[in-house]
Amino acid sequence: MGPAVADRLEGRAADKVARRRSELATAALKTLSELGYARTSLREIAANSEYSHGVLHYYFRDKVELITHCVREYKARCATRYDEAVATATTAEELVTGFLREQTATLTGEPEMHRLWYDLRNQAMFEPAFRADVAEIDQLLEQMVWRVVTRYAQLSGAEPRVAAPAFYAVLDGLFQQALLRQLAGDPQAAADLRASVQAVLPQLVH
Amino acid sequence: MGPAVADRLEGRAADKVARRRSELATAALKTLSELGYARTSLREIAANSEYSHGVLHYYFRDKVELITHCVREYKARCATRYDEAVATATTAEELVTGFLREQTATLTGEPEMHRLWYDLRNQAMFEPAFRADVAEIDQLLEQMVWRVVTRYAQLSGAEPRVAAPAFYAVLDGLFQQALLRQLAGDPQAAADLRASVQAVLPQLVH
DNA sequence: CCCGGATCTGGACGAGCGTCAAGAGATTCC
DNA sequence: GGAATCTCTTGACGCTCGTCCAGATCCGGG
Repeated sequence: MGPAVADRLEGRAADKVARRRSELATAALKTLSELGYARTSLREIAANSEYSHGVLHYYFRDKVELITHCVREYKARCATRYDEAVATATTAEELVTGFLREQTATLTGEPEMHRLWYDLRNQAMFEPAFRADVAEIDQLLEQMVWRVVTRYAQLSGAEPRVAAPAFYAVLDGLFQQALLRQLAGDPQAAADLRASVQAVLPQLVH
Repeated sequence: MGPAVADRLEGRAADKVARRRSELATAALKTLSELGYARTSLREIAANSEYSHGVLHYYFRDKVELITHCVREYKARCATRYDEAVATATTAEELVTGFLREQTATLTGEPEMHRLWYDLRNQAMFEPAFRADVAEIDQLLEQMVWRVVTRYAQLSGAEPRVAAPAFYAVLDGLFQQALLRQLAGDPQAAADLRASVQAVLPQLVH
């Protein structure tokens, strides 16, 4: 049997345990992004890993803790997406180009991951257990957006006209609409996102 | 037994059937807004109505058709929310005030309905069966926003700087962030929404 | 080599799910 | 007032769910 799940994280082989947890969380993220929260079961997650369904309760107390851990894993992946574009751009136009390239690439390249994020963020509206982690990721994303915006303002010698939270909300709204269309099969989704961001951005920074 | 569900909609008492369907859909909307899509069962919906769970399959072919019908019911309720403000305002400021009053009222007054809408819209990212109806409602909401925006531009002698879909996406993004905070118990959510809309709007219409 | 803890399997459990159908009531029409 | 039809309840079905557990397997230290 061994110790309880919580204690297992503090033993000598804590890093090994952490690695297995991460491995299982990756399988869970894959499953969640394919099926959505409502249709994802622990057995399906296990089927997407190398182990059987019983092992999930060896590394996680219950389903909520597993999914919470997934959200934390997700966080680490996506909050630095535009940092390279910010670091290398030498003009405002170059920054916008780099930002849009990255944004449309992730829109068309990994739409399943994004719909999962929106799904989990929505679950937080119903399930208080998810709220803290979701809020934390939202803040990281907001900061990521804000780094782009402030650099853009700097390069174009202008000022952001709205605060960071509003700016994030605006760009997130545009992205979400584009994602909806992308997943519905609209081939113009990425191009329309490009166009709308390019239309909105100069209005909010000038 | 009687005829199949589809035929039942075409008989002489079609309107009576439609009324019962509507009644059940209302109970379903109540349940969905409380529990979210992932946790809502047909028995729970029936428990929120005056009937037993079996009757749901008398009026709806299956769960998907019931929820699709719910979405259509929802549509009728919310796509004219700001029309009175549009019709009565005689100045741009008055229009913005009326719009914001209505928006913050619905944010704090019926947040459960709104989180349900976002939940169902998200389900459409996973479940193709919902996409057509969701897209239709999204378009109605976009038109509703656009009526406000064009009237605002008219009253202030200005021009919208971005197209209707982008405008809707922007305001929807702001509203969604506010809703997230409202449901998390942030008492400032409504005030922050007001402020951010008032900051963004003049930037996109001038 | 073998022991003991760590790790993992696979089946069992009770509960709840969507769906269905037999029949009880209610209503309508002759 | 009885027959036919519409409406609704009840309980059952096969299934999947999260959780738990007894035991098989693995593996490092004596």
